[in-house]
Amino acid sequence: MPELPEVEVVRAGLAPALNGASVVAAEVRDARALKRHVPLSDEAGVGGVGVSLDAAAAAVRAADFERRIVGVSFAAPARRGKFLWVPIADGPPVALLAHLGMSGQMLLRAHDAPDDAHVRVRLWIEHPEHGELRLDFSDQRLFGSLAIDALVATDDGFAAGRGAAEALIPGQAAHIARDPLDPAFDDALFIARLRARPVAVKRQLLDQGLISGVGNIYADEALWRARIHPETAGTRIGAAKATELLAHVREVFAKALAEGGTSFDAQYVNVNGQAGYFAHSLNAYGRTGEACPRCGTPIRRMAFMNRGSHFCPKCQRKRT
DNA sequence: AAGTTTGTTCAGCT
DNA sequence: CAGCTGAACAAACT
Repeated sequence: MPELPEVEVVRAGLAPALNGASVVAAEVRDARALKRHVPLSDEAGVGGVGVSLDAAAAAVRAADFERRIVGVSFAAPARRGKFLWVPIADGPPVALLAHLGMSGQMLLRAHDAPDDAHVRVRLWIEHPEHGELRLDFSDQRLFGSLAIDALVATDDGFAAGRGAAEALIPGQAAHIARDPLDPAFDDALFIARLRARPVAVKRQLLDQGLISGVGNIYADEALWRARIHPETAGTRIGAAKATELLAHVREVFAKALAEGGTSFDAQYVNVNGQAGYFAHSLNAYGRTGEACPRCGTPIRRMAFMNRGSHFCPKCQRKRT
């Protein structure tokens, strides 16, 4: 379940190997991993983003992807929220776009390394300094995907995200808000929008159009730290409390990043296949029935937005 | 073997 | 029409 810290670990890990590398060969093993890829041949709209594919359409999509990726050179990988992309250095402004979904992994392997499980797309790359490598996109559940996507100008004119050299972002990620680790994130705007709506604060934290990069785990953790009940309406949160919440989101992100991200089982790993350690530092998420580290009250789990919400019923009272 | 997991999108409602 | 919300959907593992 990669959220911002996990995707950032992946971006940083890919950067030295991909920046300046060229793609020697490509193999799409499962076209379902190209859900977001729109072949040039049907940009007219026959098979848009996310439509399910029959065998013929899948073959067209795979062939189009392979044809367009082989021979390109990569620039530095960039990230906004949970979206990751690698600009293609030559030709018209396009990028290799990746969303890891729930179980996506980007693995850098030696050419002759054994297969990892669930490899859906493989690129053979060559870097002037680091030599030959494989970039394997592995995804057990196929909620993630790769695509070649056109870059468009950012609406505020600032660099598109972490690692981005230019104010260009993949079209499919253009509607995503900046994330709170982005220097161009507008704190005052976020706080004003959060407080303007009667919508539950947790739903707003998960709204990638308002603030990006926050998923279920870090939403629960930030709310626990800020002592806010997940169902509290945005309109009931004072300006000071909202400022505090944003600071907690940043803090929990920074801490998770420093520990290499959150891993459960083998679902999230860095580019070398290694797990992160932040799962040991979680205070609320997944700790149903265990004592709240602050007051000892058992952590409660409630169904919310079709998923689990974990919170301390004593520390995190509804309203304020 | 039915339930669980999550990010994203959208139908359908007020 | 705009804004909101519940739910559908994508798979695979227990």
